[in-house]
Amino acid sequence: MALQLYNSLTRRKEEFRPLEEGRVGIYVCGPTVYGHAHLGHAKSYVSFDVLVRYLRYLGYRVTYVQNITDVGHLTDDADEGEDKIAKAAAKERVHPMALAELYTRSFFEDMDRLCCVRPDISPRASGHVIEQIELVRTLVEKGYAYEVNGSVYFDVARFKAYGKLSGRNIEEMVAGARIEPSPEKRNPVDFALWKRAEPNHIMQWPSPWGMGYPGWHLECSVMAMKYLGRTIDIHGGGLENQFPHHECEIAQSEAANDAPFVRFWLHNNMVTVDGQKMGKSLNNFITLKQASAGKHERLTKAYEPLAIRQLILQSHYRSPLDFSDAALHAADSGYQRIAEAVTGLRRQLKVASEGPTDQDVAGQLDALKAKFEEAMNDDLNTSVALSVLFDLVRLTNTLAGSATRETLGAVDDLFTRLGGDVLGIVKSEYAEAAGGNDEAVGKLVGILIEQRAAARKNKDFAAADAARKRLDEAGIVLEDTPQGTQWRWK
RNA sequence: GGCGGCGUAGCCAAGUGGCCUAAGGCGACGGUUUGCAAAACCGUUAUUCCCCGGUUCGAAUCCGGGCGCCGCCUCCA
Repeated sequence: MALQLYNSLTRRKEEFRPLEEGRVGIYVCGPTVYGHAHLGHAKSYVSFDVLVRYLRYLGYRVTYVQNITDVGHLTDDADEGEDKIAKAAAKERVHPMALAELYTRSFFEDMDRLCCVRPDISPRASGHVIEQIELVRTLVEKGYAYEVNGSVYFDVARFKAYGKLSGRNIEEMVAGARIEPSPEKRNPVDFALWKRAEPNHIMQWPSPWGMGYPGWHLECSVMAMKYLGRTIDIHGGGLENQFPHHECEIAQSEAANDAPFVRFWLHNNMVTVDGQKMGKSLNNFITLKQASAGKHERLTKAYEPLAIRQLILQSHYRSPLDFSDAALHAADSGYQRIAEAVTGLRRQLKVASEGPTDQDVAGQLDALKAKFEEAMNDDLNTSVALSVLFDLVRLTNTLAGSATRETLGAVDDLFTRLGGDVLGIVKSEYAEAAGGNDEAVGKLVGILIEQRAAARKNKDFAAADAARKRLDEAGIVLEDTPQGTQWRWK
């Protein structure tokens, strides 16, 4: 079975075929950089990271574009609100671009830790103002937009397909509107393409309509078409952006180009924390930096970024995901189980003797690979794909000590391809004695292990157990294995 | 008020008409192993999928009603 993806536009799973044979262009709505990335960002970007990785695994040449919003995203209704970045910058008394730069770096750092592959292109909205003005000009010329007092609005009534993605119609929206219609708009559902800037507004550019700045929806249309063409294969983003953001993108792009904007719309579901929507006012807003430092009152410990990735991959990208300390803890244990199996496998691989690959194992590996691909082909069922990794863990842990280098190598290869290349949960290298790559500590623990070994040899188990207990109190766990005593941080 | 989604074991979660007397992970319990542990392995842990009706030879899966939870409709990944 070929790859099937759920297309929000048609509301069903469809076989994915790119416009151009062998190549895929994918655009994912990136962050507005006015704060550190949080668990919601993690779910969205890990989900699309796996999509990109899997497409590459399937042999596609993928161009992955993910924007950085550093201007134009308003805090409020698309007409009256302040620019989020300008607001945060004023509060911290720094230049808006300095603030954007700070959080852009923070974002990349957090995504790297989650093992998300970097996008091929990370375009900034502020670097594409010229193109945005061009698009607005085109829309005005074609009669889809109108200017009022230096601001330009999209005339939604002119675009008949408006609402096709989110399943809404204009009349209902007008009737149910909770916001005060702007006096400048012809229609309450019209949205801003270009906003007039007051003189004290820092981020502003000259345009045919005077000094101003671009509306938020515009940047994605412009950058997607600039780097991927007028019709792109896949556009991804969070479900909450389906309306109005993506609906507006479609309207602008298709009105300007007279061509379909996106073939496959993919939306990931939302994150809750302890069953509630994550929000700053609810005190359940958790950033990735807080999670990996364990510094949040909802968390009992520091969690490795990959434990967060594991939790995300355990559920489906279109299902909501509830973060809780218990859920993270469980995911962390599962993640460690995989890591330990791979570490042990590689340790064994170094000393194994050569010989033919065990055909029974090879057969099992083929079956697991097929099961994995079948799951991923079904709209990226990472939950089942991850279960294949656990099957592989069990297989690894039951391999006889006599397994050949070739057999072990074949298992390691599958771990690397499925767990590493596609899911991004298996590392290419693990620090020796997990987390203990501090040489001095390693040597000291080594000395204590030797002394304990001597005690054990003399059947002085009281001394041996005391040594183990004291190390345990210091946060170091000793494990006696057939390959000798191993240690790791608790 | 309008639109949409969800409700599966102690917890997380896949499955969406027969392969389900329901994956996988965490946890718990029993066993093997170990000087004792740890880890690992083996086994047990939902005859049942929120409730009530209906359709069907057959439903966790489809339909109707109810209850509960969540999201979008204003910025949010």
